[in-house]
Amino acid sequence: MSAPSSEILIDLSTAILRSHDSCLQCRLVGDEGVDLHRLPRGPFMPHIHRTMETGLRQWVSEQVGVDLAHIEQLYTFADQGRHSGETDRHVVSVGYLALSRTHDAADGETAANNWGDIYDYFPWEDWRSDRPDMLDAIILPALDKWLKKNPNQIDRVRLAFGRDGAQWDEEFVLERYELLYQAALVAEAVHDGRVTQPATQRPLGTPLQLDHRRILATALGRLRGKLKYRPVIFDLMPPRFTLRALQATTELVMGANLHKQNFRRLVEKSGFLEPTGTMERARGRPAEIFRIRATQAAERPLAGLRVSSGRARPSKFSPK
Amino acid sequence: MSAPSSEILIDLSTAILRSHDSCLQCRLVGDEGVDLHRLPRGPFMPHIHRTMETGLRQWVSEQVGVDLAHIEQLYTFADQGRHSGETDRHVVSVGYLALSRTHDAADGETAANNWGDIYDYFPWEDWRSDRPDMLDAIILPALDKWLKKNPNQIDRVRLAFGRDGAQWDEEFVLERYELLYQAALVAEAVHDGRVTQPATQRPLGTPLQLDHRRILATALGRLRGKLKYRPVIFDLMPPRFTLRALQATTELVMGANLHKQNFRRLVEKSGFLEPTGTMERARGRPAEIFRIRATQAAERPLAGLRVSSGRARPSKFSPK
DNA sequence: TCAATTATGCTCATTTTGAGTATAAATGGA
DNA sequence: TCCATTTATACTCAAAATGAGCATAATTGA
Repeated sequence: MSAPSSEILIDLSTAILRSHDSCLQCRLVGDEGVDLHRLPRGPFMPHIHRTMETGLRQWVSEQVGVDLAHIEQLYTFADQGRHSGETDRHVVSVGYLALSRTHDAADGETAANNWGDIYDYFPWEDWRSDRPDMLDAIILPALDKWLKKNPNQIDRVRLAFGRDGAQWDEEFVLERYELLYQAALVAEAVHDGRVTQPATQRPLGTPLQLDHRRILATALGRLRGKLKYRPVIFDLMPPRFTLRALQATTELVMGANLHKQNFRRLVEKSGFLEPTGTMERARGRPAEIFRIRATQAAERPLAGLRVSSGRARPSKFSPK
Repeated sequence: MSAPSSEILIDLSTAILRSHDSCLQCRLVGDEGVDLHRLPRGPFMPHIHRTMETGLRQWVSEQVGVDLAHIEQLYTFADQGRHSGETDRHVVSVGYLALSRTHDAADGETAANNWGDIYDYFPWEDWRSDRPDMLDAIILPALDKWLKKNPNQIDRVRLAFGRDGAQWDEEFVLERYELLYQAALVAEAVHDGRVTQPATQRPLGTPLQLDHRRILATALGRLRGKLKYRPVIFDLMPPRFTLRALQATTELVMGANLHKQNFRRLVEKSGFLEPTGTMERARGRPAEIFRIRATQAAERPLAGLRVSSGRARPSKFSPK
């Protein structure tokens, strides 16, 4: 490796999400001979790419060939130390969120080069079947230990992890990941040379290359927030779908269960959908199939679905 | 000027806002011999600046010496053409929003190097004393003319400017500015060489250097949105203030009038404030002076003020 | 002392939300 | 065929939030 140069390299990385097989999936790339997966990425080349989005589209198209229904810039990260030994140039990382409706396998897909369940990377974020055990069993005790050496961080932990009367806010995905990183509870902290040993026997979640899990955390947090005020959820849906499917996708993103009847009411009132007249036949009573209403109505309110969480387990355990 | 290089220069620009003299002000810098004002800015120098925020703080401190209560990254712009002839390097512009409680003049302040009223730059965004006349008198007719040549843009205009049943959304500041830019209704379109003549006799609002008005538009839009779900408004307030002052600042940011009694109810319920016991004596009945409650409560809900607009003119014109 | 002004307290109808109960329409064995 | 099971859909109801306004309180200045 040569001496550090003062040149700046802008790296474009994209978290592409889709809803598939009852999972919120992210498109990952497996490089030969490299353990960790990564997001589709590539340098921004201003002579070739008119805008960064142009560049990103090119890299996505070359590396994973996925159709994107929605693209949105997330954040530009420029702190040192998260691109350990990658290049001699200073890397500034611009992260993007993209949503896809793709369901068929694209050209490049192999066992190692494929979609991954986002909650493998953030298992503590999935509250659909209740508050994850690992929070009380592993994470909070480990953070408490870390807080002994960093007592000034207590408020950050309280806020991010909803302790002492604070509410768990599902949007704080990045804040939680960053705390776990600083407390050396995720493997990236070791890769980046912050510490030599992880703070627990077993680092939390599946790591990714470079700062890609941080970008993924930003993506999930942003998507969870955006759902509430813009109709982006539809960019994860196929052309026609049942309300059940829409709710399932919303729950995947939010990492929480929703109250079925109220969700239906919400969606119906929003006017985003129109019935197709056809029915889906599956287990129980057939469900009506809907489609997204034409632009006019679909964009008018530009509101999202103010999802409010329901109970994890509906009727089964309710008192008679 | 030398031949274009492939090197990338990252420019950090900061829109610093404060509430002062019944105006929402932005700190601007006047360069000698240059007509247009600009935001405090400077290049990101990775060898010197550990993070971009470090760099930005340095430039702000050197150029305007303002204390910042809140900093937040807005967006990274990399499209060509908005940094006309500035340098031979490709400029990527990272915009930041900062809020300040400063009220005293800092060292560098002169007549030309000072704070400016944000609504001088976006007069169409200030609806406090009613819907701005210029919208129907100038902007919409001019956009209609532009739409004749660009009919596919009609939905963007409808959404951004709230036409045909669409609601005016105060958050769409950037979307509106970008439309005006593309339609050559603002002076920057001429500077950047998109057109040789503005599309109206008199370009709209006061222009700024480079893409700084775009960054300012992003800042205002982001702030307006954020107010609704995070308690950032307090970063524009002095240590103690009346509810009236808090409402006035909120109205400045939102560019709309609020219902006084309901605003009071909202703020009281939020629990962010506590009374100091002291009173402010001015024209009418003295107002209680509040302060922001200590972190514990102030950050607990982490909710903002769900401001809802009131009528522009309260009781005067109401029926007896 | 009174008009004007501003702050604060309360009411009230409407909407929205959260949490159910009830019913409908399928499937797949017994 | 009948029925338990499953899922969808319809409706109810209380609580909370919202939007709009009336009423009253405490000042200042003429």
